[in-house]
Amino acid sequence: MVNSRIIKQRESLPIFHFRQEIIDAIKNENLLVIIGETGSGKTTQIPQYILESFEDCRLIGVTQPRRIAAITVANRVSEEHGTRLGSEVGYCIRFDDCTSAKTRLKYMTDGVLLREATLDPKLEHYDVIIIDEAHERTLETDVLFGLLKETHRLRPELKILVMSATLNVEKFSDFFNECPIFSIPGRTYEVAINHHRDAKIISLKSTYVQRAVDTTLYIHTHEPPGDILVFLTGQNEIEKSCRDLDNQARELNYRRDVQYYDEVRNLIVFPIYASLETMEQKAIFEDPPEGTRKVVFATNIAQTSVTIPGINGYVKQKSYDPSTGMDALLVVPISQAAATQRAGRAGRTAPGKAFRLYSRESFEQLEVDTVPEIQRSSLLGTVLSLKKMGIRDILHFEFIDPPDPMLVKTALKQLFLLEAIDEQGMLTPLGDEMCIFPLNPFLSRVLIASARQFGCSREVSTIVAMLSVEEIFITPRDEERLFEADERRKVFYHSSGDYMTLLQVFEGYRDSGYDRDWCRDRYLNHRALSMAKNVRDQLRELMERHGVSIISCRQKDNQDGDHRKKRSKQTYYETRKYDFTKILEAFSTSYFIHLAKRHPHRSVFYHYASANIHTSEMIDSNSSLLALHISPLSALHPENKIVKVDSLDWVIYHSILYTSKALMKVVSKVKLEWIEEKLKLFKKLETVDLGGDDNKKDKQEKEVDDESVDSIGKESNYIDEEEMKRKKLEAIEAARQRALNRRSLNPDN
DNA sequence: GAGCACTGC
Repeated sequence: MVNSRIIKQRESLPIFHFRQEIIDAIKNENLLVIIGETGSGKTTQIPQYILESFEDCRLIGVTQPRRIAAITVANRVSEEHGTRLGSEVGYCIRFDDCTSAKTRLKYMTDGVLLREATLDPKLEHYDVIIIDEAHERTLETDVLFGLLKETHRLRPELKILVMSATLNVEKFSDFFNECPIFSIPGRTYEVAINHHRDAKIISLKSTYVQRAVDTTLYIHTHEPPGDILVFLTGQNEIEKSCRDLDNQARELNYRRDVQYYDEVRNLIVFPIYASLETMEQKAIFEDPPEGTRKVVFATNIAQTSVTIPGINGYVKQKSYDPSTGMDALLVVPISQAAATQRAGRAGRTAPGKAFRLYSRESFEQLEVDTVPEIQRSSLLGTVLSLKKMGIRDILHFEFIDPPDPMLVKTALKQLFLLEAIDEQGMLTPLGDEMCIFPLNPFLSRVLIASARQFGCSREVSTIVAMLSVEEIFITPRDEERLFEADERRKVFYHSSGDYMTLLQVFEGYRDSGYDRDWCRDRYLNHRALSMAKNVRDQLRELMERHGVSIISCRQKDNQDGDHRKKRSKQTYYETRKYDFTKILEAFSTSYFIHLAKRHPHRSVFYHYASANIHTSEMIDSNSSLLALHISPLSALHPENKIVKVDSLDWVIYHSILYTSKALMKVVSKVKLEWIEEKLKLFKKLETVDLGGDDNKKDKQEKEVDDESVDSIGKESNYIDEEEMKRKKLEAIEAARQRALNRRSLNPDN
């Protein structure tokens, strides 16, 4: 069944020369690190070698950071293995389990294995676990490392392989009891790297978009044929660069301006970023006409996820990478490792060149490695999972790179506020139930409350699904369509705010028969909505299976036919009568943590008690660090005139987006009386020990922070507009600095 | 009053 062509292909891979050595190493060692460059064939071949030479091996699990990788690799391997996908070789990702009782080799996302480990920490079904692409250091892989070390103690016979592309793998080996490292020589092409003569990375901040375009044009006019890939940080920059380059390239006189005008006669520019329509994403894979140079402006998506064929010649290298703090998305310099990886994209199919917009000196000053995700994420869900697995002392859990204890403590405190853990830090029955759902714990809590207390879990499961997917509303780039999108969106706005708005969007989508064109006409992201439908279905299935009842708060007096007729009116959607108070009360059970109060005379809001929940002083003094604004996409934004600003006293928000100011995304009007009781939990926080260290240090840090705090109570603070503006900027900068500082914290000190 | 990199259960 396996034809000779496939056998030849497999034998021509560089890794094939080491087949027997690899098999021997795996036979002899139960902990092993394997290092091999992308393209060495380790992901597809090593699991097959094991399958072929360990006959009594029941099941091999191989993790990948991305869904698409798990699917494509499993496809490839099942073909090489000569079996149907899903029989002996299969894959398992969320919403798509393509395995069977026969499956012996299972590719999966690291998140899937992590969830399996939550239910069975010993991973009894498996004889071999392979953590692939370990160098990417996703949050999930890092947690798996800690768990697997424990599993190794419980089940020393389980074979654990860590596969990585980085040269810096001693860390993995050291972590796993100084286990041996097996190195596979790679096959990549030479990449010549050009640095800018003197540009400091720090000085690029404001000008790098312009410089990127200039450099691209220079390369186009001075270098031989070959495509160009440019790394930028976001959608805005990419769209602007595309426009600018396109305009400038139009003015070129090829015979006069372009050195290789015989071979380079035209230029075609593409953007690529994740939120781009799938069709537009595909465009970059097409071959350009003869003599046309292809330029792609990309986000990080091109660094790891997408290999663009034909980008084999000339690559320009960009200098910034976004990185998240707790809530904020920050633009920060990339690490040396990431810069090298980016440059490596130029050598995938032929020799290439990389142009860095910064000097060699600047390169050497960059952080050597990217800070692992676990040290710059909210650990709320992670800590809940670990608690569920019975790990009590989270602060001393064996992480390969321990997160800042502050992150762990914050997570514990939030879990206490959500009533998922008790005063001793033990998982409560409610916390145990929250683990049923693959959701952020805030949303799990809301979903359970909507079923148990408020009788609206049918609607809440829909809203929760909508909140679990990417941005629903599309914002076009050109002004005319932007205006149109703003207008179309208004149909969905609900006077109580955005949770209800999201429900109305989904119901419209459902009524359309889940129609793609319906979405396009209304500037709604079809990919996001269809994902939301998937998530909603999965949630309801889990609810049914675990006895969480699905109850609707829809009032029955309204017949479907009635509001169909009113479709053209702006008020159409609000004719559906829900007892939406119930829905908002359900959301308040978690989001009282994100309660904000409006300034008495302005349309800005202040955290009541969210960002700094490690002290409750701010509740008493009614003060906060940051002025919060309502996002322009929100139904409650003053310009939308859905609701009068002075009728908004208290709101809850879903998340904060830091731009030039702090924006609240997904905002809803609430009544304080729904929340007052819950606020007492903040008081209680002060008296409990959840397993964190002493709070002394935090208190000191807090006092320093508080010097820039505004107090809502003191009217005089708001008189000087300039002063306000300055303080606002300072507060944003302070939040930014705190997030940046976490990057360099050494938890051992 | 003007927008968020990328994953994943």
